[in-house]
Amino acid sequence: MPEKSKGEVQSKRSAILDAARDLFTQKGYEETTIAEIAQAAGVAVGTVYLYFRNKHEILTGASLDLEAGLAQIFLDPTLLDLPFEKVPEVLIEKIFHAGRQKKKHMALLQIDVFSSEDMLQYKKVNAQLTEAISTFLRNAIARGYLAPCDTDMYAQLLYLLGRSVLHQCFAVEKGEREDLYRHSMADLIKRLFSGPPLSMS
Amino acid sequence: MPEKSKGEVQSKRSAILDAARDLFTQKGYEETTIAEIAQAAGVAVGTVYLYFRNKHEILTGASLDLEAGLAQIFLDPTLLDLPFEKVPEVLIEKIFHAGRQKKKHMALLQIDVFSSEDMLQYKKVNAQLTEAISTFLRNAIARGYLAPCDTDMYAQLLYLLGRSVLHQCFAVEKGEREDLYRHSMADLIKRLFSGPPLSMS
Amino acid sequence: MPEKSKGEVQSKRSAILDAARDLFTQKGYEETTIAEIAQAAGVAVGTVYLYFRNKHEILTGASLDLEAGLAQIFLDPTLLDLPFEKVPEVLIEKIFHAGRQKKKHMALLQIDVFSSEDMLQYKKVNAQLTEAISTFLRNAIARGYLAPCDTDMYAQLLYLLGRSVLHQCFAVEKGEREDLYRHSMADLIKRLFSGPPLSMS
Amino acid sequence: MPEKSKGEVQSKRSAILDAARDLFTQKGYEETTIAEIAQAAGVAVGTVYLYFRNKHEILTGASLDLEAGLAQIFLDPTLLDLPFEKVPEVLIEKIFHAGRQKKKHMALLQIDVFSSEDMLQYKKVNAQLTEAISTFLRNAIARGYLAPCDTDMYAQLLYLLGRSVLHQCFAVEKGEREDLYRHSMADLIKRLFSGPPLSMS
DNA sequence: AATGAATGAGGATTCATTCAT
DNA sequence: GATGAATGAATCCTCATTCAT
Repeated sequence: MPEKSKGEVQSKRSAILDAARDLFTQKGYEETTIAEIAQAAGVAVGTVYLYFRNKHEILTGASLDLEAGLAQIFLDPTLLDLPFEKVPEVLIEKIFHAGRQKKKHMALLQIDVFSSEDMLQYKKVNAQLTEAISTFLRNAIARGYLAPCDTDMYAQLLYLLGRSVLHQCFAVEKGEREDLYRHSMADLIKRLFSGPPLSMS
Repeated sequence: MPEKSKGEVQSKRSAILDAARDLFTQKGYEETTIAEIAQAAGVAVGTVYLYFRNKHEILTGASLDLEAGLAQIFLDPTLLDLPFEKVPEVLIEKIFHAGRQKKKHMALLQIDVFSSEDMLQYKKVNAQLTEAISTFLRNAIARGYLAPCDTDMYAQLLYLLGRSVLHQCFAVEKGEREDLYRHSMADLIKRLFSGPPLSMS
Repeated sequence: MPEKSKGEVQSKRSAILDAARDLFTQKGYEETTIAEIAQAAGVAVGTVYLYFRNKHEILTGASLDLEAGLAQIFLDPTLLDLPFEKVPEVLIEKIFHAGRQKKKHMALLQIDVFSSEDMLQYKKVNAQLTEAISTFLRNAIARGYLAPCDTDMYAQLLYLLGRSVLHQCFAVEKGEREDLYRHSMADLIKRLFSGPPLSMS
Repeated sequence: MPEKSKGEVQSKRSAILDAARDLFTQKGYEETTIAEIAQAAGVAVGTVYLYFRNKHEILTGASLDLEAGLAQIFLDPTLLDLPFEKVPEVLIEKIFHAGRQKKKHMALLQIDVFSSEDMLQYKKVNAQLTEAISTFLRNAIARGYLAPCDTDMYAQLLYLLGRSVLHQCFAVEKGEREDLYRHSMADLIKRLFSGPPLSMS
């Protein structure tokens, strides 16, 4: 097997995560067995344990992977080239697009994070995302597009809202009312941006 | 025993739900056994199965129960006596108050709902809540406090945001930043209410 | 309820046995629950225990009841009016007729009898039947229709064969080859009757 | 471990069946637990489920295994060397000998077969046995030892009779009257063989 | 006699994890 | 690294039986 490059080895971890993502979102975490994941990924059961210490680590991996993917959207450098007032709409567009693509995986946005180890990873991804949003908000305030506010908290709220909406729109409602959700989100953001200055807490 | 009223029969179901709520939020769903729930509820294992078909049904029951409790806040008739512009703040106050009281149960706001039977019940509670919010929004529009919008979708977004924030604030962050969350929420709502009229989708 | 006569009370025991017979033969003994039997019989669970000490007693009751029913065939006095050589054929005819009627119950002919208490009852029914057959055989020998033999053992063999055939014919094969079985049985009996005298063991 | 041949893998399944046979016949099916079977077989509980899908499949396996063992008797090539008229006696002798050896297992001859999958296997064993008997009967007819008859049905009847008798003789009566049963069986067979020609159905 | 809610011991089954190959 | 047979602890759930009404 001369073609067995590093990339292929790497792909085993990915294959497991991909398989797990599908199964977790189809049948739920508890109802999915390692054996199923291994089979779907085309590896042996034991191999799974070469890449993950236990079952829950696979869930965390799959979930954070997904969220990190969404985080990338905010870090896309081409956003900077846009006229500032277009950005929210474009972001919303991109986020929903991603959700639509991975519709069936959106259920992973709603998982419990228990172990403190997971929590750390979760906070890292969360921080990355809220920081990106916060930066954008600060920028907006600086340019006068947005009345001053606690940008960190606003970023957090927007992040929670976005995640929740993606989950509801795609995981629960299967994308049937996507347009409504997208437009309402855009509308809501615009209102925020045009709201009056308020005293900060 | 003439005192054996309907309420007593009900109390067994409730006792189980109460016990389950505590255990699920303390130790997590998977780590909680039926035997523990039964013992904590003061009933026999078999009795649990007189009221719930399986373990997951207990989880759903506990979660919906909790959400239905929050829904009551919106149906409080004394809200009608308030000056209209005070209502959002009062609502937020009340909701966070409830969250604070039941801090340890807020983790139940974020559960997977898989079976279609659960889904039905879930939609019922959801509909009740969003309808209450939607009514309030329509009212606000009629009185000129809010620019016209798709009140049903806005209600849904606000509901999702509220649930998500309660979960994050109390279940994930243990209430440490409650004030920040509450103020930001109030701030955000105010901005929405003062936002400019926008064309609807 | 003035109509509640002794017969009706008696019918409760019968109703339970009837329901049990149906369920045992449909789903098997283990797979049938007391609750199902009670419901099918139209009585409460507790009532079952007024008539039977435990589940196994119901099985024994249902099974022996059935076998006792078959035993009645041999004790029918009208058999005595028949020309002797017709008797085997008529008996076989009657037995298969009974099997056909209660086709679905024939599975009960193949049950394990474990407790010594059951065993006693079982032996009683068995003795009753084999005695009837044995008497007939002795009669046949006396009249010269049958070569002398150990009538008790022959009776036992014929009883086992008959029970086994009924079970196979109706419970396993659903009566599809009933004619074949009936004819072969008759044929076989005839050969026995015309066989040569043999020395006894 | 180069000795780890296919036979060893096979032996695990066999060990389970052997253990199960003993336990089922000693304590009864219901009273035997998987844990007991596993321990007696020297394997872990989970291992049992690598070879059998559920408890009942073990019962079926044990039963069919036993019956297949008895079937071997009929396929013994040395039978062909005997003078034809000796064969029945020898067969009966061998069958009872086998029953005596495995006295305690004879209870397994009388089990319920419910699942259609079991039924298939059962029919296979059944067919094998009746075919062997049928062949012998055809042979007997060809040589003039037996009046023509429906050999397939006769084979079936003899098979049922034999199984039933073994069960009664060894499982129910603990072999106390073995001699009587054996002689009666031999006697009965002889009579069949000397019976007059009869018209077939 | 009749009920059926409550019991709780008991067991089948599952499945994450390991480890010899 | 890769495998997958073997493990056995752990738990959901069942259901025969009881008993207060």
